[in-house]
Amino acid sequence: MANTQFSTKDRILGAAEELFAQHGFSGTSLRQVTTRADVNIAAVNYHFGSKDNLVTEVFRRRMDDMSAQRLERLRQAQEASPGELEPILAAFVEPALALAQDRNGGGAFIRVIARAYAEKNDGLRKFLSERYGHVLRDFARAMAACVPGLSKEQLYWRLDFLAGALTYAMADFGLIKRPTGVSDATHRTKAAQELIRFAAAGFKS
Amino acid sequence: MANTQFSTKDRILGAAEELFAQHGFSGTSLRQVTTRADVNIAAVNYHFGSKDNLVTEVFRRRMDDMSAQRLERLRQAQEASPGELEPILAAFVEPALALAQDRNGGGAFIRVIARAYAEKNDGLRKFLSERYGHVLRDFARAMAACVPGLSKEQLYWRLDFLAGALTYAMADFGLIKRPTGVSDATHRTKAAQELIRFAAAGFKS
DNA sequence: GTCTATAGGATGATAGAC
DNA sequence: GTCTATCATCCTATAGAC
Repeated sequence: MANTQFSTKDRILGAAEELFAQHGFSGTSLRQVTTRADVNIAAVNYHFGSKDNLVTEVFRRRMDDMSAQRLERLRQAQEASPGELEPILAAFVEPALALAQDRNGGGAFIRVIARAYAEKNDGLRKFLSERYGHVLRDFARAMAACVPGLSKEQLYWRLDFLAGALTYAMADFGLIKRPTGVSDATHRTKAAQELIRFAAAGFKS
Repeated sequence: MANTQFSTKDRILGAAEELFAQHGFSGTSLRQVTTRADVNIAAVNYHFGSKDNLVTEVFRRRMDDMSAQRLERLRQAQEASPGELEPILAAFVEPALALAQDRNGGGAFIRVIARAYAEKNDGLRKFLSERYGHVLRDFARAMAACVPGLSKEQLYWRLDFLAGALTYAMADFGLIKRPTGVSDATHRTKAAQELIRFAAAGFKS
């Protein structure tokens, strides 16, 4: 093993993640991936079997971690301040923010998530909902306890609004131009704070 | 001209829209487009010059109309009920809803919009912001008058949250499953109402 | 595990006949 | 305006040497 810090497999995953975020799944070729990862073109098929498998692996690596963080933060929030909505929203928003801030390619990953939502008919979407649906259901339950009187349908809509706004903001798609002199990290942190406040008011309405 | 109801150009645009929504821009080949439109492969380059031009044309066809509707509804809202926030939000949300409901393929276009922000196609993004940025600025101005005390930055963030939630909800990405027995139209109309309420509270916070 | 080489096919775009 | 035919390029995936 020439590089002990990052294995060939990890380098491929990192390069793929960045390129997927930038050019999409089908917009990224395995040649681009292997060139950036500085590995041989054949290594992808050796380690992952196919391009599709590489796509789901890129996903799993980040989402498993983010979902675990969200659930842990949710648990903490319910323990420390039961009945309060804002900490629950923060438990949902901030792990996504942290991922977006991550120097090690995580920032790109938020856009990969956005892309996955759009991938309506693909197996990727099914994979996501099967593997991570329980996280959203846990959040829905916790929020219901804070905002009694909402129908289940209303609750789910609002969670969807939150997820949509979060994805959009973290993917940096909007009109908001980062003011010059403000770091990317500061800018996104601000966005997260604003979103928590915005959503808290929305949920309580 | 064999088909007088839909020109070759329109058939290409319609087929491209559906396929872009389903597979993304780079995931869709011109061959797929021309096969579905039942026109010759060379017709795309004849009518549009390039694939990139086709992409922007797909946008222009729907967005010009939706933006005009938004601005007209905004004007009406400001005239009929000055200082009220909800009618302004409705002026923003409901034209998107109408498009999503449109029998003539408009529904797919909402998903194309979602694709656009996932794909981070810089050329497309520039085109959109240059051509439709003024619409959002007009809305920001109108909202500022309803919710004094917000910084420009806060206002823009909130508009972004609204746009993100709207796209996500109209594209039907969320966990919300349409209850059986409820029509697609009713379901989305409900979503729009809920979003207006949610966002109104958020903006006023 | 990593490489070279290549098979086998799809892609965007164009030239030129009608 | 519409067609066929084709170019040059790129793609994923694999076979086989080291």
